[in-house]
Amino acid sequence: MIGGMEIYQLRTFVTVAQQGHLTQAAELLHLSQPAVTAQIKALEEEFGMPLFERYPGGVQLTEAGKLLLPDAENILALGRNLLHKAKSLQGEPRGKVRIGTIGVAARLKIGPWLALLRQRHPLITVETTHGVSVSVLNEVRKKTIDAGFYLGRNPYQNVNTLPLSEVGFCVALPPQMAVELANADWKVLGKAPWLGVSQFSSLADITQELWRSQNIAPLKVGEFDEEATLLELIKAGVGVAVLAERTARRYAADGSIVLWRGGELATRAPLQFIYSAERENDPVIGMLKASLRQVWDLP
Amino acid sequence: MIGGMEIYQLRTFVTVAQQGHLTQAAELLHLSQPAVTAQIKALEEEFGMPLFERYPGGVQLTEAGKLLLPDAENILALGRNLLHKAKSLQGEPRGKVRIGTIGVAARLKIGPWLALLRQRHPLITVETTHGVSVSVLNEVRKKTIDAGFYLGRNPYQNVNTLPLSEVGFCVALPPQMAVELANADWKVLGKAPWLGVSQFSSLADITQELWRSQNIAPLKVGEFDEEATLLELIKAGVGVAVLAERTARRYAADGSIVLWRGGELATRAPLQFIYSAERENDPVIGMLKASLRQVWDLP
DNA sequence: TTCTCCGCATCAGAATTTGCAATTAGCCTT
DNA sequence: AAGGCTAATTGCAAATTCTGATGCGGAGAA
Repeated sequence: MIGGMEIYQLRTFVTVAQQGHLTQAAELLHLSQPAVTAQIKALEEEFGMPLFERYPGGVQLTEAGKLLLPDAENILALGRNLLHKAKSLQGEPRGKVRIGTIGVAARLKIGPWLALLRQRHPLITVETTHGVSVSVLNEVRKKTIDAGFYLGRNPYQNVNTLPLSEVGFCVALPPQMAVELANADWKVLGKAPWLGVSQFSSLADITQELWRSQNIAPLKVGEFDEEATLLELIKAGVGVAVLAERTARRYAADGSIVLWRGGELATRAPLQFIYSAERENDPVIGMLKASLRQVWDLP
Repeated sequence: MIGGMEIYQLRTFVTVAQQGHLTQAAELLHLSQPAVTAQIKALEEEFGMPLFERYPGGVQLTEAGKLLLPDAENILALGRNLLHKAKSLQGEPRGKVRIGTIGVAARLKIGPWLALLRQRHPLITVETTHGVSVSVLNEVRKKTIDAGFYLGRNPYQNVNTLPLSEVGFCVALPPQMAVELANADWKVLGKAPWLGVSQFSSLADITQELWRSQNIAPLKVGEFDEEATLLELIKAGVGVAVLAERTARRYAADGSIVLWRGGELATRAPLQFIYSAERENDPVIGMLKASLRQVWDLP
């Protein structure tokens, strides 16, 4: 006997209100007229007041009915909205995606990317693991992550890539060495003390390849894995090192370090998005790539 | 099989979401656990996607569930709101009230009054009939209207009154007669030509009584029932007449008419709210009086 | 007036839905 | 391996909702 107000009753209420006839409302709702009568009656009992005045020839809203009708309509609208939202979510890809990140998050445009991803694919959840290029590569190969970022060239055959941008690298000198090295050639530069880079840092491969290509094998002063640490050691005059162009120029501006040949690029490396080659046609990977292309303004 | 989404299902959805357990939700809802399972299942089928992930030890919202939950909560909130509004309307007096109005609507403060009435008693509908004091009195006595406004004193024994304000009346003179009559006494004034007032106008009784009390019986020039007509005739120099103070002063300001003795009140009459004495204790009448008192700033 | 039509209310029975108790199944902890 | 926790399933009982038939009352037409 004690049954709460339900949506189907509100729908009947609204339909009767706009038709002015129980019979016509019943037809519209694919119901029998007694069913409509009963639903209206139930609502009137629930509300403790009549919603319609019965006239021969139809019904008409009471003042109370007029006041309550808009609320009922709102509920119905919200209900339709909810169902519509559910329907639009039906086709959406869903699942958890693990992404390996490296270096400075801002350089990966990871904020805008995830925002766009969330907006376009609300059912996808992203989990990030921070590391360095090598570890990201390994995890992509082992499939413990779905994709990631990589700084360097041609990582591996069974890993596909989407190049995002080129990062330039400069050689940074301590102010004390500026006079003798600022415009030196590679041969001279090779004789100076260099700050070694841990193999776990993105810079390791870059530096290694640079040395090999210039055919030098400098003296290594320790091994470090943080760009910030390198920076401090350069400032302190311990040795020279390779830095990302953006970082280098920022600190060169106030004179705390000096750039070799005024900041001429020593080498470049592509920043790439990498994923297992087997998943080239995976819709989730396609989704990730599409939104990355948009964020990075790629074709 | 094809059953629409219903409020009780949404309530279960929300409860399960905030409890994290079907069992606990069932307890809160005074339902059995299978019932909750079935309702969630029905919703998931309706939405075409799972709302919860089942874990040993409880359930957790899926991403889709998280997105749809706020909408469900909104619907429930609106539903509660609707029921609450209905409950607050339950005790409200309802019905149609017929009110007789007279003269200028603004002078009765009818706008503010009906606005207040509508705000405080939303189920009351008001119907107004415009007329003159005498007809309003008759209709109140015949009970074809529930109450009305009356300009004058002590209308009738079986009619109760609520005095609202005093309206003052001036004698208005044509500019041509100003020199000889502006400060004349009643005796001289009684010799001037007066504009007669139709017995259906509020001014009729007022004028009649004024003449009687001053013991004069002037020459009547026609009989008119609109204040606006009187005004034109005064301007045209046809005769003198009694006008409501506010009207008189407004037109005296630009010199188109002149006020006897600078606007000294010739007489006053109460503006009253009248209703059948038998309904003194009728709650509807009490309601009307209460809101009138508030609008007119009466005790 | 009398008749007919139209629309709502009522009722009994049928169909559907909802709910419950008992049980099963899966996972975790001990 | 056993016990405890939670959700899913199943069969059956209860409640509800729906329908078709019927009754009632007012409005309009003959």
